[in-house]
Amino acid sequence: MIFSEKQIESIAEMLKSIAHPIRLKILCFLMEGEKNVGEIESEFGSTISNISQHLTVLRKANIINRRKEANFMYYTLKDENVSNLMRTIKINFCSDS
Amino acid sequence: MIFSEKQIESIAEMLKSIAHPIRLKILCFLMEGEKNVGEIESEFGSTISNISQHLTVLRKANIINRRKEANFMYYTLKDENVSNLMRTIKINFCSDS
DNA sequence: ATTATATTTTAGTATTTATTAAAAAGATAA
DNA sequence: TTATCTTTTTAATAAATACTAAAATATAAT
Repeated sequence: MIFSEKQIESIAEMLKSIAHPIRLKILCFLMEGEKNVGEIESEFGSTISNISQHLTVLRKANIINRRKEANFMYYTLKDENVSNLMRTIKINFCSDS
Repeated sequence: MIFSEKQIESIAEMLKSIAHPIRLKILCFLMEGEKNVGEIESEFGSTISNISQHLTVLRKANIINRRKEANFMYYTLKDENVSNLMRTIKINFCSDS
């Protein structure tokens, strides 16, 4: 085993945060670039409260960043590692590119 | 959005199956090649019953295959897509390669 | 100030998932 | 056929997660 117990726990935590239909859709959407909560909400149903809660989960798992501008919150994928992971998922598990 | 709802659901399901410390460790171990339940059990604690249940989760999520030989069950990663995903996780989220 | 807009937080309930222990099933060996 | 070994299944309880609706916060506009 190459990984430490701590590392395993944190990677599992991160994957768990991605492994939800709504959060996965949010992340796919964020691959396009920065979006605010309203934009995310209108892209696919659910309530804005629910979206916000899912964004919190992603943020606590270190998957996304947020930036405040006026009373809007703009979200982005955290870093290249996250982008790489999302791209790999897309390439390997989505029939159409 | 490029993905269909069904595709999203199934990818989320698959990621959820990976997103657990014990299952993640099992998958890392299987990157080395085929292993039976006893080998997996002795590699890291937990009971054999618990391991078996986690293996069932992974198998139902189409992440691993199994093969019977005498009264041993041998498990492997399902395909290249799964290997690619595991490799990406390893490269991007494990400090030491 | 008051109202409106955008987002987050809290609280409650329902659902899902994990863990443990015991029982069962299947294959081999004595 | 009885015993043994490997693995799976079942059942019960505990713990984590998800969803809804309501309340709260913060900024902007009137």
